[in-house]
Order: sequence, then C-alpha cells, then structure tokens
Amino acid sequence: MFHITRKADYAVRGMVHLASQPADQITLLAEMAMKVDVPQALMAKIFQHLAKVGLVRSFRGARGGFQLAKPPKGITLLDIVEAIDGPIAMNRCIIEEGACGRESFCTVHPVWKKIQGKLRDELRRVNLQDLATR
Amino acid sequence: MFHITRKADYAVRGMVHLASQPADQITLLAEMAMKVDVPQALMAKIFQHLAKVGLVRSFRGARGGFQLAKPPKGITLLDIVEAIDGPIAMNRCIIEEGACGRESFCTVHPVWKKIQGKLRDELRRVNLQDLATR
DNA sequence: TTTATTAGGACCAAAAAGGTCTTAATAGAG
DNA sequence: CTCTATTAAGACCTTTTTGGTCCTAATAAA
Repeated sequence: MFHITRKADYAVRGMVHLASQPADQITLLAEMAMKVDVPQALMAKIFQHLAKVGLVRSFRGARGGFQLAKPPKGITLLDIVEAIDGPIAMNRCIIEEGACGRESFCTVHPVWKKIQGKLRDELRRVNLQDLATR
Repeated sequence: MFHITRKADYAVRGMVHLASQPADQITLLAEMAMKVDVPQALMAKIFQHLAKVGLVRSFRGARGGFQLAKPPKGITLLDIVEAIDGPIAMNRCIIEEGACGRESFCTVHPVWKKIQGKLRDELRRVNLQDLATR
C-alpha cells in the first residue's frame, strides 16, 4: 500500500523515547517497549539491529539497556527508517540495478529517481531533537 | 521495503504507452502488455480496474481495447499509483483512523502527514503528457 | 452465428511482515 | 564464584500482501 513498515514505526517510537531521556541514561528494553506500546520481543529485535548499525549503544547484563549513540540532533528520520526498512525507493527499478531492462528508454525512471531524492531529503530534515518530547 | 507495487509500476507503463498513441486510437490489451513487458492476464486485471475508476475507457468485443479517458495532461502519476496501490501514506496511522491510539500526543504523526503531503504533491506534478514518448 | 475481446471472480504460490521462543553471552551484585 | 538480570542471535511460525493464472461470462463486430 506504500508506507513504512510497522517495525520502522516502532523503531522511530523507541528512538524518540530514548531521545526524551537524559543523554547518558541507559534505558531498559522492557521499559521502552512498554512506554511506546510495542511487543517487547519485537522491540528487542529492532533495537539489536539499530545497535548493529550504530544508531544506539547497547549494554548487556544487569543494569543493561540502550541509549542513543549520538546526540539526538545527529539522528534523522531517514537514518532510522532506512536502518530498518532498507533504502527508500519509489520503485524497485531504482535499487535493483538491471532488474528491469527498460532503464535505457523508460521515461518514468528519472522521475522516480527525482521524487525519491526529494522524499529522502524531507526525511533527512527531521531529527530526533525535533521529535523528543522533553 | 517502501516502494510502489509492481502492479502500480505496470499500470504506469501501460498508461504511458496509451498516452504515446494517437488520442482516439483503441489499443489492444495484448499489444500493450507485450510492448511494456507485462504478463497479459495481469495487465488485464490492472486495466479493468483503471477502467472502473475512470482513468481509461474500455471496449469489449472485436476491435475492442483501451484508450485514455482524458487528455494525457489531465492524468497524473498520483492518479495512477493511488488507483492501484490505494492512498499514499507514510505510515499506517495516517489513514487507518484510530488504529494507533497515540495520535493525540505522538510528535511524529504530524511529521508523517506533512511529508506525505509533499510526496503526493510531487506525484501530482507529473502527468502523462510529460511521460509520453511521442 | 461466429469470432475477437474485455469483465469478473475464483484460485494459487511466493514473498514479506509481524511476531514468538529458545538458547547463548555477558555484566554486575552478592 | 555463583546467581541473576539483561541483551544477542537465530530458528521458527502465522498472517497478510503481492503477483500471477485460469476459467467462464458478457459483448460487440463481422
């Protein structure tokens, strides 16, 4: 239908929550999941991945949890959404090189490309500081 | 992953093809499907639907086929994509009213709304005349 | 009446989305 | 050193969506 996935939405929710906490605080997965209304096991998956790509830091063991890896201002909606959903593309043909075979003459191709550029720009313009509720 | 569906892509291809033909010509489904490299049975489904929503006219029986229902300039990418994929929405919460329960306080909600507005504007800005190869 | 062609709907397979569960690793507290 | 709290990793599952086929009916022209 054309929208970000629920996982990406959940990721954004969680990140906004982290951004709303004191910068050096380590937040429990359980608490975060509960606060933003996401199944904890799924939130775990999502944040494991965000940790792997370097958007958050994770700490294991007792007193463990998550915190932002950068100041909120340095993390954009685009970062989060693409970390979870993969690169934003208006159409398959833009990412899967040669998957279409019509690029050479297709008049729509460059249009998709341009629009997707603008969309990414918009998402890049919004950062976690803008979204934090503190 | 965040892109229009293949059906929407196929629809656009077909519509561009129609726009590239003389205005009053009736184009065979089989020809159109072949020319733009789409399975004919699927193309049939897609154009049946485009006919139902009034973007194309269809003619049954011998010498039947399809033609645009309006001048190419009056049909936009947004028209076609939304006819097939449904309304464009950055996030579920924007269309499925009350499906989220967080709208009242969610700081991201209005952001999704704004960005999706811009995206729709961009898609509305491109019409079939721009895309026709004639 | 025959033939060409779209309409409609049932049906199906593959992929993606959304989510759970189990086990391992690890860090801190006693 | 051991126990406990907590994330990591990955297997696994269910539901929904996507992409597609096929058959039968309607219809228009020759």
